[in-house]
Amino acid sequence: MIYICSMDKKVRVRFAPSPTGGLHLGGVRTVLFNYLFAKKHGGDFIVRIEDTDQTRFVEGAEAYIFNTLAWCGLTPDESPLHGGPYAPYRQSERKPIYKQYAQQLVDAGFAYYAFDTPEDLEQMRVQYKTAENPSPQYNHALRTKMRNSLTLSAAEVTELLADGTPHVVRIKMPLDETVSFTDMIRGEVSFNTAQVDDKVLLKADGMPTYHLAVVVDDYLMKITHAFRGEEWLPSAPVHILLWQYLGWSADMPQWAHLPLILKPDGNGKLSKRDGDRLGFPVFAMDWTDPKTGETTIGFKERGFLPQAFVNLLALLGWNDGTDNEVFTIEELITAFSMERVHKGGAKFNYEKALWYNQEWIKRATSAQLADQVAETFAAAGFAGFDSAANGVAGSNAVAADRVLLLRVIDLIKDRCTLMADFVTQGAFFFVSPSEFDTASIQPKWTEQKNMFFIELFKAFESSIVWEAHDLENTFKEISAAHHLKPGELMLPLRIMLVGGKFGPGVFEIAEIIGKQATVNRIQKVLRILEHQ
RNA sequence: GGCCGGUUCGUCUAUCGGUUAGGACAGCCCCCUUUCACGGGGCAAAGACGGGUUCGAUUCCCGUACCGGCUACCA
Repeated sequence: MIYICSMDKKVRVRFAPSPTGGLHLGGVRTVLFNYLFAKKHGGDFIVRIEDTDQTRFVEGAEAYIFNTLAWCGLTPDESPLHGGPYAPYRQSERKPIYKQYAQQLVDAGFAYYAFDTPEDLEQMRVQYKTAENPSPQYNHALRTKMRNSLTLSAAEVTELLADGTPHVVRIKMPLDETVSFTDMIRGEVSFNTAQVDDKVLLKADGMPTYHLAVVVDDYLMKITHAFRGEEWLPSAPVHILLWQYLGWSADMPQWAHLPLILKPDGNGKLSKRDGDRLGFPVFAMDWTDPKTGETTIGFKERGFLPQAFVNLLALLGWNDGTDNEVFTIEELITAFSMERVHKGGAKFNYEKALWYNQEWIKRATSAQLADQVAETFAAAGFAGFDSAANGVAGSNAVAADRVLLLRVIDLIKDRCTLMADFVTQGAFFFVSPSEFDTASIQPKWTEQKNMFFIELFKAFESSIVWEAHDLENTFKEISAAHHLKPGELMLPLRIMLVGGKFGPGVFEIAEIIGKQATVNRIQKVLRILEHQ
């Protein structure tokens, strides 16, 4: 399939979100596919804010979108934030532009003024509603029954306009034409114009609807490829016609309608509510609704690495035809192709998402993970991690902390799926466990074992070298002397040091936490056992 | 209801007419591991249905069923 129209045309794609709330999985994936396509073809990725609906505008949503893109590493080439030659990139700031084109369409007879009030429309829907037609359309049939410049006399229209009567501009859909286009993912798709209604192009407040704005801005911003969610497919004929009516057919972008991301259970589009209900994030980052103050968890805060997040999104509805599932962003850019995007929607599977994150943690080096792990510890209330996080230069203490942190990360990262797991898996390296799983020791605890551990901590206390394998030898010698099998003693020792039945090798742990902490923890648990 | 789109293991998917229909996640089993993981090995699991076209259909065409999207002065 050929999708570069003219050879010298630079690829330009756009992501055009409405600032109405948090950015969810589907939105970020649309960004990603746009970005991958643009970068693969050496093109530009533009972010345009579609804030034409003032009633749905939410404070902070735009900033949130840019924060999300930054976290994902999907940097726009042009946007209201990054600037660019086609500014402004916020539709609310482009208001006069749309009016001009709406006027052009009316003048050419492709659109008309409609003076119907919301009440009129409501009445129309009730009046013409039947069993066969539960949702009557403002279309070629019904427009003759409404108050618009098609039914009113020219004089009336002029007067209404002169009086400043609230009105909208609607597209005049042709009676019976076939509109077809080639979708990069779906191939040829066609519609009969009789089936689509006379969409509002310009609202009474002078703002364009999506339909007009997307066409005008895509043209003005020289967009070559327009990718969006499948939910837009039904209105594609309106957009195609608008490109024609405005005389821009030759510049119309190639379209691709992306498959939807579906609920894991049941059916339907994945929504924020599904995340709340099933206990996983749907938004990329935490989103706090400014009105309710309610915060919805994001993938970032849940402990996902941005690389993993991008990776799992890319593989939701696309693959390169091989068995490879783990890709860096660079690898995605080279491997990506719109033709390999699926037609059908994909049910989101959180288990698989977790696997991607685990995979990325495993593959990352401790140095790559260090800052984020330190942040995670700091966020969990552990003291002394802020400086490690920032890697403040100079101080030897900080350098030592960092070496320790890297060692700990190496030891535990294979056991971590989410960033928070570093805390549950590694906290005991930095602080004594607050709880000890003595219930797992108790049943088989004997005075003989008690004696063993008393001797063990004394031996540890007086040892000169503090190194894992020496500690293990000491441990084995004493257990032999007490006629105890090391196997029976390993678990108690582990619980004494880490608090539970998990973690890396006990002697490595002992080496890292040091003599004092090791001895203290053994004594502490011995005392607990004594009182039980 | 209408229009449009979709349909391979439970889930994400590979297959460009000829395969014992492959991989991954999840599940189960075994090995490794004096813990928990990682890792290694294995088991189980799929072409919605009915017609065509063809020597041969998961693959191409038609119909049916089912699922989804849209059907706002929201995007």
